[in-house]
Amino acid sequence: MKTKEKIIHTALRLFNEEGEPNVTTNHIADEMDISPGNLYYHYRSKDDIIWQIFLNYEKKIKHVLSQQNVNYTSMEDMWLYLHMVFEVIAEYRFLYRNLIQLMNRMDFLKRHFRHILALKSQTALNIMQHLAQQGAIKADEQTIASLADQIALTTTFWLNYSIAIYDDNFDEEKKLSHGIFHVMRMVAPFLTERDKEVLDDLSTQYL
Amino acid sequence: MKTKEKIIHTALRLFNEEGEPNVTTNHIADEMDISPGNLYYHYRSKDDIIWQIFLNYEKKIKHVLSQQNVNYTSMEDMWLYLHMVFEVIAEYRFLYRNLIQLMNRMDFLKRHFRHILALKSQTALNIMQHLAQQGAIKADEQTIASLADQIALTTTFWLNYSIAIYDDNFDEEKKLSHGIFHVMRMVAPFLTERDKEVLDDLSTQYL
DNA sequence: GTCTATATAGGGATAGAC
DNA sequence: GTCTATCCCTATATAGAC
Repeated sequence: MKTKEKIIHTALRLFNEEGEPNVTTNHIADEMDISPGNLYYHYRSKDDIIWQIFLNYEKKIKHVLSQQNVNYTSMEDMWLYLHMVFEVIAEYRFLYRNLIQLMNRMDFLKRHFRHILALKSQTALNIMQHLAQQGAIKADEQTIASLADQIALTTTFWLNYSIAIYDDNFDEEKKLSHGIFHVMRMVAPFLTERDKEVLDDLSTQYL
Repeated sequence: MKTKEKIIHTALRLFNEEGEPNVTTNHIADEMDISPGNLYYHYRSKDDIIWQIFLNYEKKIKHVLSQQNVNYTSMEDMWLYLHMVFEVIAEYRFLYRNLIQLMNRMDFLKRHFRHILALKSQTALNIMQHLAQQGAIKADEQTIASLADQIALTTTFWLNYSIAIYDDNFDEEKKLSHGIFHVMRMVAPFLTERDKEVLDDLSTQYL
Protein backbone atom coordinates (compact mmCIF):
# COMPACT_ATOMS: atom_id res chain seq x y z
CA MET A 1 0.00 0.00 0.00
CA LYS A 2 1.27 3.45 -0.95
CA THR A 3 2.00 5.88 1.88
CA LYS A 4 -0.81 8.20 0.86
CA GLU A 5 -3.44 5.48 1.13
CA LYS A 6 -1.85 4.02 4.22
CA ILE A 7 -2.24 7.36 6.02
CA ILE A 8 -5.97 7.33 5.32
CA HIS A 9 -6.22 3.73 6.42
CA THR A 10 -4.28 4.22 9.66
CA ALA A 11 -6.03 7.49 10.49
CA LEU A 12 -9.45 5.89 10.10
CA ARG A 13 -8.50 3.02 12.39
CA LEU A 14 -7.11 5.32 15.07
CA PHE A 15 -10.03 7.75 14.83
CA ASN A 16 -12.45 4.89 15.35
CA GLU A 17 -10.47 3.38 18.22
CA GLU A 18 -9.56 6.53 20.14
CA GLY A 19 -11.97 9.17 18.89
CA GLU A 20 -10.91 11.85 16.41
CA PRO A 21 -10.14 14.58 18.96
CA ASN A 22 -7.75 12.24 20.79
CA VAL A 23 -5.73 11.35 17.71
CA THR A 24 -3.06 13.84 16.62
CA THR A 25 -1.22 13.91 13.30
CA ASN A 26 1.87 12.82 15.25
CA HIS A 27 0.05 9.75 16.55
CA ILE A 28 -0.85 8.76 13.03
CA ALA A 29 2.72 9.23 11.80
CA ASP A 30 4.09 7.36 14.84
CA GLU A 31 1.77 4.43 14.27
CA MET A 32 2.97 4.15 10.67
CA ASP A 33 6.63 4.69 11.51
CA ILE A 34 6.92 7.71 9.28
CA SER A 35 7.80 11.27 10.21
CA PRO A 36 5.20 14.01 10.79
CA GLY A 37 6.82 15.94 7.95
CA ASN A 38 6.20 13.08 5.59
CA LEU A 39 2.53 12.99 6.56
CA TYR A 40 2.21 16.69 5.78
CA TYR A 41 3.82 16.12 2.41
CA HIS A 42 0.82 13.98 1.47
CA TYR A 43 -1.96 15.99 3.14
CA ARG A 44 -1.90 19.65 3.93
CA SER A 45 -3.87 19.40 7.15
CA LYS A 46 -5.58 17.05 9.56
CA ASP A 47 -8.96 18.21 8.29
CA ASP A 48 -7.83 17.31 4.78
CA ILE A 49 -7.27 13.73 5.95
CA ILE A 50 -10.70 13.66 7.56
CA TRP A 51 -12.24 15.05 4.40
CA GLN A 52 -10.67 12.32 2.25
CA ILE A 53 -11.94 9.67 4.65
CA PHE A 54 -15.37 11.25 4.54
CA LEU A 55 -15.40 11.06 0.72
CA ASN A 56 -14.78 7.32 0.95
CA TYR A 57 -17.62 7.02 3.46
CA GLU A 58 -19.92 9.08 1.26
CA LYS A 59 -19.27 6.84 -1.72
CA LYS A 60 -20.06 3.67 0.23
CA ILE A 61 -23.17 4.90 2.01
CA LYS A 62 -24.59 6.36 -1.20
CA HIS A 63 -23.98 3.07 -2.92
CA VAL A 64 -25.88 1.19 -0.22
CA LEU A 65 -28.72 3.72 -0.12
CA SER A 66 -29.24 3.61 -3.87
CA GLN A 67 -29.53 -0.18 -4.09
CA GLN A 68 -32.61 -0.49 -6.22
CA ASN A 69 -32.16 -4.03 -7.46
CA VAL A 70 -33.50 -5.62 -4.28
CA ASN A 71 -37.19 -5.84 -3.56
CA TYR A 72 -37.69 -5.13 0.11
CA THR A 73 -40.77 -7.19 0.48
CA SER A 74 -39.43 -9.87 2.78
CA MET A 75 -38.21 -9.46 6.33
CA GLU A 76 -34.95 -11.10 5.32
CA ASP A 77 -34.36 -8.35 2.76
CA MET A 78 -35.08 -5.70 5.36
CA TRP A 79 -32.66 -7.31 7.79
CA LEU A 80 -29.97 -7.56 5.13
CA TYR A 81 -30.50 -3.97 4.05
CA LEU A 82 -30.25 -2.64 7.59
CA HIS A 83 -27.17 -4.76 8.10
CA MET A 84 -25.46 -3.08 5.14
CA VAL A 85 -26.33 0.37 6.43
CA PHE A 86 -25.13 -0.35 9.96
CA GLU A 87 -21.94 -1.90 8.60
CA VAL A 88 -20.92 1.24 6.75
CA ILE A 89 -21.75 3.29 9.84
CA ALA A 90 -19.63 1.00 11.99
CA GLU A 91 -16.72 1.23 9.55
CA TYR A 92 -16.74 5.03 9.79
CA ARG A 93 -18.07 5.30 13.31
CA PHE A 94 -15.82 8.19 14.38
CA LEU A 95 -17.87 10.39 12.03
CA TYR A 96 -20.98 9.56 14.03
CA ARG A 97 -19.37 9.78 17.43
CA ASN A 98 -18.21 13.35 16.91
CA LEU A 99 -20.73 14.35 14.28
CA ILE A 100 -21.79 17.74 15.61
CA GLN A 101 -18.26 18.85 16.33
CA LEU A 102 -17.03 17.83 12.87
CA MET A 103 -19.96 19.50 11.13
CA ASN A 104 -19.26 22.59 13.18
CA ARG A 105 -15.63 22.70 12.10
CA MET A 106 -15.94 21.70 8.44
CA ASP A 107 -18.63 23.41 6.47
CA PHE A 108 -18.43 21.17 3.40
CA LEU A 109 -18.70 18.09 5.59
CA LYS A 110 -21.82 19.59 7.16
CA ARG A 111 -23.47 20.14 3.80
CA HIS A 112 -22.58 16.72 2.47
CA PHE A 113 -23.68 14.92 5.63
CA ARG A 114 -26.99 16.76 5.59
CA HIS A 115 -27.54 15.61 2.07
CA ILE A 116 -26.83 12.00 3.05
CA LEU A 117 -29.27 12.28 5.96
CA ALA A 118 -31.98 13.56 3.64
CA LEU A 119 -31.24 10.69 1.28
CA LYS A 120 -31.49 8.26 4.17
CA SER A 121 -34.91 9.58 5.19
CA GLN A 122 -36.14 9.44 1.62
CA THR A 123 -34.91 5.86 1.14
CA ALA A 124 -36.55 4.75 4.37
CA LEU A 125 -39.78 6.36 3.22
CA ASN A 126 -39.58 4.65 -0.19
CA ILE A 127 -39.08 1.25 1.40
CA MET A 128 -41.92 1.76 3.88
CA GLN A 129 -44.31 2.87 1.14
CA HIS A 130 -43.26 -0.04 -1.00
CA LEU A 131 -43.91 -2.45 1.87
CA ALA A 132 -47.31 -0.88 2.42
CA GLN A 133 -48.23 -1.29 -1.25
CA GLN A 134 -47.22 -4.93 -1.12
CA GLY A 135 -49.43 -5.37 1.91
CA ALA A 136 -46.51 -6.36 4.10
CA ILE A 137 -47.28 -3.57 6.55
CA LYS A 138 -50.53 -1.91 7.47
CA ALA A 139 -50.37 1.75 8.40
CA ASP A 140 -51.71 5.12 7.23
CA GLU A 141 -49.59 7.66 5.36
CA GLN A 142 -48.79 9.74 8.42
CA THR A 143 -47.63 6.74 10.43
CA ILE A 144 -45.43 5.61 7.55
CA ALA A 145 -43.81 9.04 7.26
CA SER A 146 -43.24 9.08 10.99
CA LEU A 147 -41.67 5.62 10.87
CA ALA A 148 -39.29 6.66 8.09
CA ASP A 149 -38.17 9.69 10.10
CA GLN A 150 -37.70 7.55 13.13
CA ILE A 151 -35.61 5.04 11.22
CA ALA A 152 -33.32 7.79 9.90
CA LEU A 153 -32.81 9.16 13.42
CA THR A 154 -32.25 5.75 14.95
CA THR A 155 -29.74 4.49 12.39
CA THR A 156 -27.82 7.75 12.77
CA PHE A 157 -27.60 7.75 16.56
CA TRP A 158 -27.92 4.11 17.54
CA LEU A 159 -24.15 3.76 17.88
CA ASN A 160 -23.92 6.72 20.23
CA TYR A 161 -26.86 5.45 22.21
CA SER A 162 -25.29 2.04 22.67
CA ILE A 163 -21.96 3.57 23.65
CA ALA A 164 -23.77 5.74 26.18
CA ILE A 165 -25.81 2.92 27.63
CA TYR A 166 -23.72 -0.26 27.50
CA ASP A 167 -20.42 -1.25 29.01
CA ASP A 168 -17.46 -0.30 26.85
CA ASN A 169 -16.29 -3.85 26.39
CA PHE A 170 -19.65 -4.81 24.99
CA ASP A 171 -19.11 -6.78 21.81
CA GLU A 172 -19.02 -4.59 18.69
CA GLU A 173 -20.85 -7.12 16.54
CA LYS A 174 -23.62 -7.41 19.11
CA LYS A 175 -24.13 -3.65 19.16
CA LEU A 176 -24.74 -3.87 15.42
CA SER A 177 -27.37 -6.56 15.49
CA HIS A 178 -29.00 -4.92 18.50
CA GLY A 179 -29.38 -1.82 16.35
CA ILE A 180 -30.98 -3.79 13.55
CA PHE A 181 -33.27 -5.49 16.02
CA HIS A 182 -34.19 -2.13 17.54
CA VAL A 183 -35.24 -0.71 14.17
CA MET A 184 -37.15 -3.87 13.28
CA ARG A 185 -39.12 -3.67 16.51
CA MET A 186 -40.23 -0.18 15.53
CA VAL A 187 -41.76 -1.61 12.40
CA ALA A 188 -43.02 -4.83 13.99
CA PRO A 189 -46.39 -3.53 15.30
CA PHE A 190 -47.46 -2.80 11.75
CA LEU A 191 -46.48 -6.12 10.24
CA THR A 192 -48.87 -8.91 9.34
CA GLU A 193 -48.97 -11.83 11.77
CA ARG A 194 -46.96 -14.00 9.40
CA ASP A 195 -44.14 -11.45 9.02
CA LYS A 196 -44.05 -10.92 12.78
CA GLU A 197 -43.24 -14.59 13.19
CA VAL A 198 -40.53 -14.40 10.55
CA LEU A 199 -39.08 -11.44 12.46
CA ASP A 200 -39.12 -13.40 15.71
CA ASP A 201 -37.25 -16.23 14.00
CA LEU A 202 -34.65 -13.84 12.61
CA SER A 203 -34.23 -12.31 16.05
CA THR A 204 -33.46 -15.57 17.82
CA GLN A 205 -31.14 -16.43 14.95
CA TYR A 206 -28.99 -13.30 15.06
CA LEU A 207 -29.25 -11.98 18.62
CA MET B 1 -24.27 36.90 42.00
CA LYS B 2 -21.08 35.63 43.62
CA THR B 3 -18.11 35.01 41.33
CA LYS B 4 -18.20 31.28 41.95
CA GLU B 5 -21.78 30.96 40.75
CA LYS B 6 -21.24 33.45 37.95
CA ILE B 7 -18.46 31.29 36.52
CA ILE B 8 -20.82 28.32 36.33
CA HIS B 9 -23.49 30.48 34.80
CA THR B 10 -21.22 32.03 32.16
CA ALA B 11 -19.51 28.76 31.34
CA LEU B 12 -22.84 27.03 30.74
CA ARG B 13 -23.97 29.80 28.40
CA LEU B 14 -20.74 29.75 26.40
CA PHE B 15 -20.62 25.94 26.25
CA ASN B 16 -24.14 25.91 24.86
CA GLU B 17 -23.47 28.69 22.36
CA GLU B 18 -20.05 27.65 21.09
CA GLY B 19 -19.70 24.01 22.05
CA GLU B 20 -17.60 22.92 25.02
CA PRO B 21 -14.42 22.09 23.05
CA ASN B 22 -14.39 25.62 21.57
CA VAL B 23 -14.60 27.40 24.92
CA THR B 24 -11.38 27.83 26.88
CA THR B 25 -11.02 28.83 30.50
CA ASN B 26 -9.61 32.13 29.19
CA HIS B 27 -12.77 32.76 27.16
CA ILE B 28 -14.87 32.28 30.24
CA ALA B 29 -12.72 34.62 32.31
CA ASP B 30 -12.66 37.20 29.49
CA GLU B 31 -16.43 37.13 29.13
CA MET B 32 -16.79 37.83 32.87
CA ASP B 33 -14.03 40.45 32.97
CA ILE B 34 -12.07 38.54 35.55
CA SER B 35 -8.56 37.13 35.31
CA PRO B 36 -7.81 33.49 34.45
CA GLY B 37 -6.04 33.23 37.80
CA ASN B 38 -9.21 34.24 39.59
CA LEU B 39 -11.16 31.56 37.76
CA TYR B 40 -8.65 28.94 38.89
CA TYR B 41 -8.96 30.15 42.44
CA HIS B 42 -12.59 29.06 42.41
CA TYR B 43 -12.25 25.85 40.37
CA ARG B 44 -9.17 23.70 40.06
CA SER B 45 -9.76 22.70 36.44
CA LYS B 46 -12.01 23.10 33.44
CA ASP B 47 -13.39 19.61 34.04
CA ASP B 48 -14.25 20.65 37.58
CA ILE B 49 -16.44 23.43 36.18
CA ILE B 50 -18.12 20.98 33.82
CA TRP B 51 -18.69 18.58 36.67
CA GLN B 52 -20.38 21.24 38.81
CA ILE B 53 -22.63 22.17 35.88
CA PHE B 54 -23.44 18.51 35.40
CA LEU B 55 -24.48 18.20 39.04
CA ASN B 56 -26.99 21.02 38.54
CA TYR B 57 -28.30 19.27 35.43
CA GLU B 58 -28.55 15.97 37.28
CA LYS B 59 -30.60 17.52 40.05
CA LYS B 60 -33.07 19.08 37.64
CA ILE B 61 -33.53 16.11 35.34
CA LYS B 62 -33.97 13.75 38.28
CA HIS B 63 -36.58 16.07 39.71
CA VAL B 64 -38.52 16.05 36.45
CA LEU B 65 -38.19 12.30 35.99
CA SER B 66 -39.45 11.54 39.49
CA GLN B 67 -42.62 13.64 39.21
CA GLN B 68 -45.14 11.20 40.58
CA ASN B 69 -47.91 13.60 41.48
CA VAL B 70 -49.19 13.90 37.92
CA ASN B 71 -51.35 11.24 36.37
CA TYR B 72 -50.21 10.80 32.80
CA THR B 73 -53.54 9.73 31.48
CA SER B 74 -54.30 12.70 29.27
CA MET B 75 -52.47 13.78 26.16
CA GLU B 76 -52.08 17.23 27.67
CA ASP B 77 -50.19 15.70 30.59
CA MET B 78 -47.94 13.79 28.21
CA TRP B 79 -47.22 16.93 26.22
CA LEU B 80 -46.45 18.87 29.39
CA TYR B 81 -44.22 16.15 30.70
CA LEU B 82 -42.22 15.91 27.48
CA HIS B 83 -41.95 19.67 27.46
CA MET B 84 -40.33 19.62 30.89
CA VAL B 85 -37.86 16.94 29.82
CA PHE B 86 -36.90 18.72 26.61
CA GLU B 87 -36.57 22.01 28.46
CA VAL B 88 -33.96 20.66 30.84
CA ILE B 89 -32.13 19.08 27.90
CA ALA B 90 -32.17 22.40 26.03
CA GLU B 91 -30.86 24.23 29.08
CA TYR B 92 -27.86 21.88 29.27
CA ARG B 93 -27.60 21.07 25.61
CA PHE B 94 -23.79 21.14 25.42
CA LEU B 95 -23.83 17.93 27.48
CA TYR B 96 -25.83 16.24 24.75
CA ARG B 97 -23.92 17.74 21.85
CA ASN B 98 -20.59 16.40 23.05
CA LEU B 99 -21.90 13.52 25.11
CA ILE B 100 -19.58 10.74 23.97
CA GLN B 101 -16.47 12.86 24.23
CA LEU B 102 -17.37 14.07 27.72
CA MET B 103 -18.19 10.56 28.92
CA ASN B 104 -14.90 9.41 27.48
CA ARG B 105 -12.94 12.06 29.36
CA MET B 106 -14.75 12.04 32.70
CA ASP B 107 -15.46 8.68 34.18
CA PHE B 108 -17.79 9.86 36.94
CA LEU B 109 -19.83 11.82 34.40
CA LYS B 110 -20.13 8.65 32.35
CA ARG B 111 -21.43 6.64 35.28
CA HIS B 112 -23.90 9.30 36.37
CA PHE B 113 -25.19 9.93 32.87
CA ARG B 114 -25.71 6.22 32.35
CA HIS B 115 -27.75 6.09 35.50
CA ILE B 116 -29.91 8.99 34.31
CA LEU B 117 -30.45 7.26 30.96
CA ALA B 118 -31.58 4.10 32.72
CA LEU B 119 -33.93 6.17 34.86
CA LYS B 120 -35.31 7.81 31.73
CA SER B 121 -36.03 4.45 30.11
CA GLN B 122 -37.69 3.19 33.26
CA THR B 123 -39.83 6.30 33.61
CA ALA B 124 -40.94 6.07 29.99
CA LEU B 125 -41.84 2.44 30.56
CA ASN B 126 -43.83 3.28 33.70
CA ILE B 127 -45.84 5.94 31.90
CA MET B 128 -46.53 3.69 28.90
CA GLN B 129 -47.69 0.86 31.14
CA HIS B 130 -49.84 3.22 33.11
CA LEU B 131 -51.44 4.54 29.92
CA ALA B 132 -52.08 0.97 28.80
CA GLN B 133 -53.77 0.10 32.10
CA GLN B 134 -55.98 3.16 31.79
CA GLY B 135 -56.93 2.05 28.30
CA ALA B 136 -55.47 5.19 26.74
CA ILE B 137 -53.20 3.14 24.51
CA LYS B 138 -53.60 -0.32 23.04
CA ALA B 139 -50.42 -2.35 22.61
CA ASP B 140 -48.88 -5.60 23.81
CA GLU B 141 -46.08 -5.76 26.38
CA GLN B 142 -43.29 -6.06 23.83
CA THR B 143 -44.47 -3.07 21.84
CA ILE B 144 -44.74 -1.01 24.99
CA ALA B 145 -41.20 -1.90 26.03
CA SER B 146 -39.96 -1.06 22.55
CA LEU B 147 -41.75 2.28 22.62
CA ALA B 148 -40.20 3.17 25.98
CA ASP B 149 -36.72 2.40 24.65
CA GLN B 150 -37.42 4.44 21.56
CA ILE B 151 -38.58 7.41 23.61
CA ALA B 152 -35.40 7.33 25.71
CA LEU B 153 -33.23 7.27 22.60
CA THR B 154 -35.19 9.98 20.85
CA THR B 155 -35.30 12.43 23.76
CA THR B 156 -31.55 11.95 24.20
CA PHE B 157 -30.55 12.55 20.58
CA TRP B 158 -33.35 14.67 19.16
CA LEU B 159 -31.33 17.84 19.64
CA ASN B 160 -28.33 16.46 17.76
CA TYR B 161 -30.61 15.19 15.03
CA SER B 162 -32.23 18.57 14.56
CA ILE B 163 -28.85 20.31 14.56
CA ALA B 164 -27.63 17.84 11.93
CA ILE B 165 -30.69 18.17 9.76
CA TYR B 166 -31.97 21.76 10.01
CA ASP B 167 -30.44 25.10 9.20
CA ASP B 168 -28.49 26.55 12.07
CA ASN B 169 -30.65 29.61 12.40
CA PHE B 170 -33.71 27.44 12.86
CA ASP B 171 -35.64 28.72 15.84
CA GLU B 172 -34.61 27.08 19.12
CA GLU B 173 -38.14 26.99 20.51
CA LYS B 174 -39.42 25.32 17.36
CA LYS B 175 -36.78 22.59 17.60
CA LEU B 176 -38.15 21.83 21.04
CA SER B 177 -41.78 21.47 20.06
CA HIS B 178 -40.78 19.53 16.97
CA GLY B 179 -39.06 17.06 19.30
CA ILE B 180 -42.16 16.73 21.44
CA PHE B 181 -44.27 16.28 18.33
CA HIS B 182 -41.87 13.66 17.02
CA VAL B 183 -42.14 11.58 20.20
CA MET B 184 -45.91 11.94 20.29
CA ARG B 185 -46.17 10.66 16.73
CA MET B 186 -44.34 7.51 17.80
CA VAL B 187 -47.07 6.86 20.34
CA ALA B 188 -49.96 8.05 18.15
CA PRO B 189 -50.61 4.79 16.26
CA PHE B 190 -51.49 3.09 19.54
CA LEU B 191 -53.86 5.73 20.84
CA THR B 192 -57.63 5.51 20.85
CA GLU B 193 -59.40 7.54 18.15
CA ARG B 194 -60.45 10.15 20.67
CA ASP B 195 -56.92 10.72 21.96
CA LYS B 196 -55.57 10.89 18.41
CA GLU B 197 -57.84 13.84 17.79
CA VAL B 198 -56.71 15.52 21.00
CA LEU B 199 -53.14 15.03 19.80
CA ASP B 200 -53.93 16.60 16.43
CA ASP B 201 -55.42 19.60 18.21
CA LEU B 202 -52.37 19.97 20.41
CA SER B 203 -50.15 19.76 17.34
CA THR B 204 -51.81 22.58 15.46
CA GLN B 205 -51.81 24.56 18.68
CA TYR B 206 -48.08 24.33 19.39
CA LEU B 207 -46.39 23.75 16.05
C1' DG C 1 9.28 10.89 -0.81
C1' DT C 2 11.21 11.05 3.38
C1' DC C 3 13.77 12.85 7.20
C1' DT C 4 15.18 16.21 11.17
C1' DA C 5 14.53 20.27 13.26
C1' DT C 6 11.81 23.93 14.36
C1' DA C 7 8.35 27.67 14.08
C1' DT C 8 3.98 29.06 15.82
C1' DA C 9 0.17 29.21 18.56
C1' DG C 10 -2.85 28.25 22.07
C1' DG C 11 -4.71 26.02 26.10
C1' DG C 12 -4.52 24.50 30.96
C1' DA C 13 -2.77 25.63 35.06
C1' DT C 14 0.34 27.87 38.92
C1' DA C 15 3.15 31.44 41.74
C1' DG C 16 3.27 35.23 44.18
C1' DA C 17 2.03 40.13 44.79
C1' DC C 18 -1.81 43.01 46.27
C1' DG D 1 -10.67 37.24 46.28
C1' DT D 2 -8.39 39.08 42.64
C1' DC D 3 -4.61 40.37 39.59
C1' DT D 4 -0.27 39.92 36.63
C1' DA D 5 3.01 37.22 34.85
C1' DT D 6 4.48 33.13 33.39
C1' DC D 7 5.34 28.12 32.97
C1' DC D 8 4.54 23.97 30.72
C1' DC D 9 2.93 21.21 27.41
C1' DT D 10 1.02 19.67 23.21
C1' DA D 11 -0.84 20.25 18.53
C1' DT D 12 -0.70 21.82 13.90
C1' DA D 13 2.16 22.91 10.42
C1' DT D 14 6.58 24.37 7.77
C1' DA D 15 11.65 24.68 6.12
C1' DG D 16 15.26 22.74 4.22
C1' DA D 17 18.54 18.84 3.93
C1' DC D 18 18.93 14.22 1.92
